Amino acid sequence: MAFNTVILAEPVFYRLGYYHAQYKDKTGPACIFDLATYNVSHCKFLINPMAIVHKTRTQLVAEAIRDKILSGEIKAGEPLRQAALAEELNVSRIPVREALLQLEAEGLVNFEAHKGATVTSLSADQIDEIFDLRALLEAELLRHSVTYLTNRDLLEAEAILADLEEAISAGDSQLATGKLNAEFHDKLYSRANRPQTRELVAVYSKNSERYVRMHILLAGGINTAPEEHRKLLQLCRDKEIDSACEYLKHHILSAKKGIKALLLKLEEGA
Amino acid sequence: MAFNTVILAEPVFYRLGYYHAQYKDKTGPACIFDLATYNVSHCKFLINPMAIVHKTRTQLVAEAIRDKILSGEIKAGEPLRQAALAEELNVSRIPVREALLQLEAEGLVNFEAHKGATVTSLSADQIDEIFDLRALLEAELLRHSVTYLTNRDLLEAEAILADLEEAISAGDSQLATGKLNAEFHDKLYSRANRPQTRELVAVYSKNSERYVRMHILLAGGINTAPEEHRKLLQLCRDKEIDSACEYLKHHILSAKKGIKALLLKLEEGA
DNA sequence: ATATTGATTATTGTATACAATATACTTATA
DNA sequence: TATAAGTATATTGTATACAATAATCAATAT
Repeated sequence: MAFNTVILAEPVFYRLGYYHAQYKDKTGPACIFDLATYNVSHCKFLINPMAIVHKTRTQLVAEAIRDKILSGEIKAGEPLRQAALAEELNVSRIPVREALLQLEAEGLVNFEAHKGATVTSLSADQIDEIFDLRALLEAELLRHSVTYLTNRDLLEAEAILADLEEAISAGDSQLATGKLNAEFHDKLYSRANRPQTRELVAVYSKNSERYVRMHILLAGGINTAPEEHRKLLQLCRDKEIDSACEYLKHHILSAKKGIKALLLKLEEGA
Repeated sequence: MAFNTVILAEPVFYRLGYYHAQYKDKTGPACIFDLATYNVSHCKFLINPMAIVHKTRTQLVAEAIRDKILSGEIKAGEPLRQAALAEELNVSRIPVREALLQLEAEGLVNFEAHKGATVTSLSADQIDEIFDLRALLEAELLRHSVTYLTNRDLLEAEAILADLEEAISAGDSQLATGKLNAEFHDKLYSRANRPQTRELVAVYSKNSERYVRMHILLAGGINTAPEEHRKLLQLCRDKEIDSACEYLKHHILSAKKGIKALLLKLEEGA
């Protein structure tokens, strides 16, 4: 279970405890909660730095399946049987179906009526298009953000970069690097005040992460040179807006090349 | 019921008829089908220009609710009660929930756990961002499409434009114009070979259509001058790629201005 | 009065059961 | 043997029933 989840055996906070205990005798006592913002409207006193919200089964299932896909545990093209997933995750098929619908919206899954869901497998053409989109959108985000990036932002970005470089040299290239890479980029966009664009970019980058990872695995290492990130950061520091955006585009499109080439080779093989 | 739907009282095509009749005695005889591609794998003889596929309740419900939202029958901010919708559409809550999830993916609905779904209401800021995105994405689409637009494409675009102008002067500004406008734009992008980008643009333009319509209503008429479309078309004819893209951006952003101003005024009022 | 608690109700979330569809398999028929 | 038709099975789609949460209202205590 990702994030700060905690299992409450009995009421912890004031009103929440009441709600939780309301039918305690009828149901099992343990519920899974997630530390975040709890928002029962008339319980203002619960709003605090460590308030609580619980997740629906649907959300938990969506996370579980998403992890399976992104980690490669379920491979592209494989079918996702509702009954099997339901049993494995110990829920009914309803939340599984709803989770699959969400994942479809994220582009991770294809859902065809009466045929079921399969993990999307991106063709070389699709990867090509997605990376073009990312280049376009991310450059736009950066353009709106650079001016407002504070020193602190830049330092934080640098810190992430350091972590990233360490992760790469440490060789745990599988999961950590992808996350850190996304974090670094997002930090640079953080002052753009373009929430929907950011969300969109997040979806696309998450969706292409699978392929980046595959490429790392099969090509035997990270393809984007770490100095590219350094240079991008420097351009942002210098507030060289146009250069930074151009360089970012170049950075994204050069990452595309290797992955696309690999996919084309695999497509020929198949 | 939109599209080419047809109600089959009894089997029509060979195998389909069999499938349909399989449990005919148990169930009511009438089913709603949609003329499209019917894809039962081993029934090749059914594949033809007028093959058949039926829609799930979820899909029908999604269409119904989408219509209600886009037509303004349900206004922004209003809650969508699952039970009420289910009863009205004569289905159970399950397909309603699934339809709402789909609509959330389209950005038409907000779905909060335990609180239910509400029709999204876009702030002036959000409209601003969405139109910026559209300008960016549509210009990109046009750039990839212009070169490959055939004479026939351009003539078809012109025909749509004629319909659009007629619809405007006829005063049925409510529904038809929005659809024709989208069709015209999409025709210009049709040779871009960028399916995902096109899909994205379609979602955004559908989502902002409500506000365009509202603007038309409250401002008392179409704001974008028809000659803008004519000029854009001419630039495409002349294969003036850069000019066409720039002009398209300008066209979209100028449409934004009026709508955003209106929203800002409404926000102040509230 | 106000803040807290308990009870009630409306609404959403999910398990279960069954209906409908797609596919695989078997049989019939030319 | 190939093609079509019937049967069985796996899987998805949806209705119903119930569980859990949120919102409302009444009661209590400070």
